[in-house]
Amino acid sequence: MTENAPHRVETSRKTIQILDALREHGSSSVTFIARELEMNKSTVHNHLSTLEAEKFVVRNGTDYELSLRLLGFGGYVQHRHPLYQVAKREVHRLASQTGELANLMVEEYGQGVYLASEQGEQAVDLDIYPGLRRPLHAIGLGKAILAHLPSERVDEIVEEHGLPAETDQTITDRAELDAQLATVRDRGYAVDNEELIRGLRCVGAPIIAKDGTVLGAISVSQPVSRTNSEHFTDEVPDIVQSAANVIELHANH
Amino acid sequence: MTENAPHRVETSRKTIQILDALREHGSSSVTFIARELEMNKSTVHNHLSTLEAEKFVVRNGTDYELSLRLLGFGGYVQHRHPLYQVAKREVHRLASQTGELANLMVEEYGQGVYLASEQGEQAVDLDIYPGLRRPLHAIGLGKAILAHLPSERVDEIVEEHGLPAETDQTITDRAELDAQLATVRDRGYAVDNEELIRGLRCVGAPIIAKDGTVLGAISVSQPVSRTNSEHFTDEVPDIVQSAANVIELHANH
DNA sequence: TAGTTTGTTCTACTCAGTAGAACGATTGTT
DNA sequence: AACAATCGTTCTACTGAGTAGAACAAACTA
Repeated sequence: MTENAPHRVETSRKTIQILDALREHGSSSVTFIARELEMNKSTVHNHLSTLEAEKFVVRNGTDYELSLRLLGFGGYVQHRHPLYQVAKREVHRLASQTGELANLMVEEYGQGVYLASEQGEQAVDLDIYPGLRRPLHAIGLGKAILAHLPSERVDEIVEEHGLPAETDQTITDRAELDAQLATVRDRGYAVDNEELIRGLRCVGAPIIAKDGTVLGAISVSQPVSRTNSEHFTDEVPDIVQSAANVIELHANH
Repeated sequence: MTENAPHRVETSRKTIQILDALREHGSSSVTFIARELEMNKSTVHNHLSTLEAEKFVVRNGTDYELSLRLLGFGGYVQHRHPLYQVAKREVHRLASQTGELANLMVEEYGQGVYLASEQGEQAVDLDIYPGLRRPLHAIGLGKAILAHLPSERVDEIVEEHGLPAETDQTITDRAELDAQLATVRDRGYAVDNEELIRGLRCVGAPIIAKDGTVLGAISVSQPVSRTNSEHFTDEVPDIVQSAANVIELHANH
């Protein structure tokens, strides 16, 4: 707390670390978290009983887990997000129209954050939920967003997060990424061929405000087995793009 | 920190108060929160910059607001909730089958917490979102749950939260509540006639585990204007109850 | 331009968070 | 059954960190 990291509350930071650990490991005991975070047992105990009194965590016998109170915060943030409000219905429609998995994403802190996720009748069952963060370069949604961010911002993001390989199809080369982003700008949508998850393909379209800034992206994800017809290469991009256009109209009043 | 409220971390509690204030008031400034919570300006500033560094809040110029990181926690809690996992699809189906608003609720800390909320094609647009808390006695969902809680637990809940009137139709009398809960147990579902919101009626059915404990409830809400036909009095309760039964089957493996 | 009100920085004080040892309670082992 | 090990919890003392208040600069108002 001397020079260049001024005025931070170390105690609150510890509480947040504990919440993070509970999220990462699920239901956990005092001792487990203490070992995990290299804190003293009594310290962790004090924090956890505070969190319990504040109803942020709930105990099951000897273990603690995150409570529904956090869902309240999350639901609130989602509910009042301006893009979610205008895009919610389109995500829903996209899922039921295609029968597949429809997602809505925005960028925050250089990462892609799912704002909504809706499964159609035959949709794959992925572990995607609102608030989940994924690297932008490895998904169709993310590339749709990156393609319309200012290039300095893309530089910053790549510098901060790199281009880690999620599968053997992930783009890991900066030049290759730039080339693909140019293609995305040309044809208006992005494609992701098993770049995040093996066996999964996505088509994502950017949602752009009238001043040219990108608000987010919307996508359809389907298993490779259902992407061989021309339905995937022709119709799906059209459907996704028109959903994006409808959202753009709503967003611009 | 002397006798009977031992080992609480006061500093973390302050951070939580600030998060609560941001949720209650939306985007707020340092001075506003300091006044609101009767804290010193510099204290609030320290906490907020810590929260910003931890990405729990985001600043818009001079104001701070809750960030999408909290959505991550909320989405995680929802996603891993055992009832949500088995009930999600039924809520979805209920919404599209009836075209109305379908909700899923559980009890926590004596309050009703929405776990899922899905709008059908013609559904009313209420400010309901996952994590929102509502008094159990004033809604169909809540009465369906209360009817199957142990009576001592109902006593506790009424004692802690009372029976506040949300509209002029809300049950405010304990004997009246007990009578209605008996009816709910008899016929298997609960009805709410504008008891939370004027103009809105709900039908809620309890979801009961094989050991008899109530896991939650599922409901359909519609505007009074669409509840005059016998469709509402006959079919809707059947549909809701069968959705509850399907969930019970999934919940019991 | 003068007067407010904002967010932020700084400093000193003291209170509260922390570590570590010790306590029962519980579990698993021999 | 008695033991050892590990759990959560309580206690105490120390000191480091959170807090309040004054002072700062920047933005806005009249």
